[in-house]
Amino acid sequence: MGIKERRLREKNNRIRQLKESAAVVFREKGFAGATMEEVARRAEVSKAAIYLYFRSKEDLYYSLIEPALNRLSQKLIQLAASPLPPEEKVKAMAQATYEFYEADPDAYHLVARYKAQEFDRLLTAEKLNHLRNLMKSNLYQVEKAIAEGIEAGVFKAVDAKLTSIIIWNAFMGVIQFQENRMAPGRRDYRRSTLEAALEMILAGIKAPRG
Amino acid sequence: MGIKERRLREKNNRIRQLKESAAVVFREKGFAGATMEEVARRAEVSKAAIYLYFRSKEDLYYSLIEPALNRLSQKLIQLAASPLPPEEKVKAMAQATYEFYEADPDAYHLVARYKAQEFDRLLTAEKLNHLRNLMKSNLYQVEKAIAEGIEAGVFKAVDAKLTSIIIWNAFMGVIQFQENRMAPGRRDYRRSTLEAALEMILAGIKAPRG
Amino acid sequence: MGIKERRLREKNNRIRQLKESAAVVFREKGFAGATMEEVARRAEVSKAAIYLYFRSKEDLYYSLIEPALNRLSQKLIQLAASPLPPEEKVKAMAQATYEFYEADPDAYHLVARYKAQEFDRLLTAEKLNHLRNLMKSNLYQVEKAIAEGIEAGVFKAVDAKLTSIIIWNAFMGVIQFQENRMAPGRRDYRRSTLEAALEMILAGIKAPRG
Amino acid sequence: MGIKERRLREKNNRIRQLKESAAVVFREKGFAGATMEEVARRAEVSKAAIYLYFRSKEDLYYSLIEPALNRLSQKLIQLAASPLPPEEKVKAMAQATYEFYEADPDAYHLVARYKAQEFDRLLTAEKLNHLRNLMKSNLYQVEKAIAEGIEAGVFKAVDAKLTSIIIWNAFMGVIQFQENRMAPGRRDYRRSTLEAALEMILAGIKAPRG
DNA sequence: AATGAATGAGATTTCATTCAT
DNA sequence: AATGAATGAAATCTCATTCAT
Repeated sequence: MGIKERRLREKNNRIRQLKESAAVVFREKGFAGATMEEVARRAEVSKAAIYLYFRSKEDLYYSLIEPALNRLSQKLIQLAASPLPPEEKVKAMAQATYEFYEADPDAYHLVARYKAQEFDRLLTAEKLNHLRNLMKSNLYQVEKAIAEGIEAGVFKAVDAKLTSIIIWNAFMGVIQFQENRMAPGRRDYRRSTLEAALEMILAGIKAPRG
Repeated sequence: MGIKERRLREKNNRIRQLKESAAVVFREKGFAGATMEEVARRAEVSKAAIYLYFRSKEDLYYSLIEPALNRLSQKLIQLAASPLPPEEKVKAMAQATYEFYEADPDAYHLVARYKAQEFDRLLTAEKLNHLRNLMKSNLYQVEKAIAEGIEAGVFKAVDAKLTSIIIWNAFMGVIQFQENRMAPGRRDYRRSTLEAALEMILAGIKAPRG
Repeated sequence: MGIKERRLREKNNRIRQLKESAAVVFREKGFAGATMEEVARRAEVSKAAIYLYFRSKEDLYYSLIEPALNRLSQKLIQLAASPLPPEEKVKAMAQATYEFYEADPDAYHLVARYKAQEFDRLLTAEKLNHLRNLMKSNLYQVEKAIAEGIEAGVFKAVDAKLTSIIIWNAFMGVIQFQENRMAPGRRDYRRSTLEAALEMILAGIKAPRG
Repeated sequence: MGIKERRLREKNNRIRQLKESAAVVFREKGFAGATMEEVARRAEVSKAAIYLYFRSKEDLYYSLIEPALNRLSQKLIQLAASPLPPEEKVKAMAQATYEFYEADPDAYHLVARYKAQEFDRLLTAEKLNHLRNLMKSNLYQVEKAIAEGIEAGVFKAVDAKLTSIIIWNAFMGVIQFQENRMAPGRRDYRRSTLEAALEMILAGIKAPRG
């Protein structure tokens, strides 16, 4: 039985290897700019080998972005349903998103840069819709938490949807900025910077204490 | 003489037409995903005609993004040097950026989505550097305004650079979001939404009134 | 105006050139065995040039087979509608088919060897159906002529459809056989052999003279 | 010893299974259009397993067509040598061909559609020649029977070779036609249709009774 | 100045075949 | 013996760029 198991393990390793390589290349070059050649080279396999596991370039891309979006989505839905007070909830969501980023920066960037338009003709309508819905859900969980806070009187009567968008985008921006700044050996301020950013935004919407 | 002038006018029209088409295509498909074929079709000229005015695809792209970035950059530098009080200055910068967007949404998006990495091997180091510097400058003008505000005691002692990034990204996010929402005939809330967003962020960093 | 006309002429020449090359290659190697590379080499153009005029390998194939089938089809329909006596009509049809073959042997072979099955997944259902109908029509015209002969009492009460199939296949077989036989400098017996073949079959179905 | 025998039996089963699958695929897609992948899938073995028994795709093809052609060839030679009267002999040959078809329709179609040209560069000259000779032999046996009939005065002085070709092709056509017509549950008229076809052709060459 | 036409280089994808286990 | 996995070579197709007119 050991043989079968080892085979399976190796296969999964290979697939993971391919996905990791692909995530890097897609991230660096974008979908159209990425080449299967480069993915293969980076994964140290032949081009043909990619097609053992993925039906096409689009499929490969989708296989990266879908689970990533899904994972984050699940986590945010779970947090949205938790009994945390609104401000804590928003912070926890930011925390979860940061952890998602930390665990797999390439997946994070794929999600963050995902551009529906580019795939209109490549992915099936169903798959495209699925991705769109996942993305919407993510924003919506944050929106709900903010709406709760407004209802509870801890946030000012801001536009919850707008605020969720601002938070999401601030997040992306900060990470991108800090990454550009980073150099080997330099201290990593990403987490603390993000916390500061969130703090700042929340400060802007917190209701004045009665 | 009239003939020469007409010729020149027509030539300039042609170039403008090409740039506009290119801006749309680059925006919709990204650099790698855009094709000269589509640019030409949209401009209603032959592919070969593009090469009368631009040396290459990269050149075409650069000729779009550089002046756009430059224009915005000039405007922000000018505002930064103005004697406006800090909060007004930041608002004026946001206003200017919005007007830049309104005047040429495609140019704005090119600037907003510009990804240096993708051009590492395509643009000359010099050109690449130039773009980077323009982008940095933009952020830096906002940063300076915020720093002034902190110095003047009207803003809390936040990280000025971080705040400028958050503002820039919130801006991008709001525009993108509102564009997705927009449908023909529907009222356009972009300007007011942006003002609300900025208000919210500024609220978060304003020093409590003594 | 001469320039435009020359251009058009050259373009049509090029397309004809390509079609002729393609017809030969498809005939020699079959659809799957044919390569665009070989078609291009034979037409003395680049592979890419083929795609200026044809969207795909399937399209190229279709563009050969459809007009060929159509031409023959029209001719047979026209003959079927003519007031010739049945036996003469069948002979005229054979004559027309032979002339079609003589005018463009490659087209003839494409039509003769056309195998619907191979294209099930490549051509659109519509195109496939169109080809099928043309093929059916061809057989049907012969069938009608035979049915007329039976009605008129000059042919025995044979199965008209079956007879048309036999004639069609005998025709194909004789041509293929004679082609294999042919060598440079040797006399060409194709036409007379075909006439003999048809005579033989007609002899088998002619009603005994009362 | 039983084990060895079982092994051998299983091996032979496997080979037969492979050949049957290959025959179907080659028939449906032609040589170039067939893929080893599909052959393997249909035989429910791995692609690699095919290479345990056949050296190459060509070898697999040859191993199908050669024995099939040989079998039919033997049978026709045997009938040609039999003391049957000419007309009966021709009928018996048709009967034998039909039985060959019935026993293994895929093999029949391989033989019927076999196109030497496609294999010019794939098979060795020797193998190619062998196939050609078998095919020629088949036609020749029919030709001889017809020639006997002419000599004996029961057939008109037709071209014996031509007649054999017509018969062979009529045969192929009728089978193809009837197969297209057939639907599950529908009566199968192939045998009777073939008999009618042969009758018709023989009627055309029978000498008028003195 | 402008374009229709062409193409070289390279992209994605397929497939017969081999190899380690 | 059998197979899952891998790959080199080649196939189809694309596209930025050039050229003759």
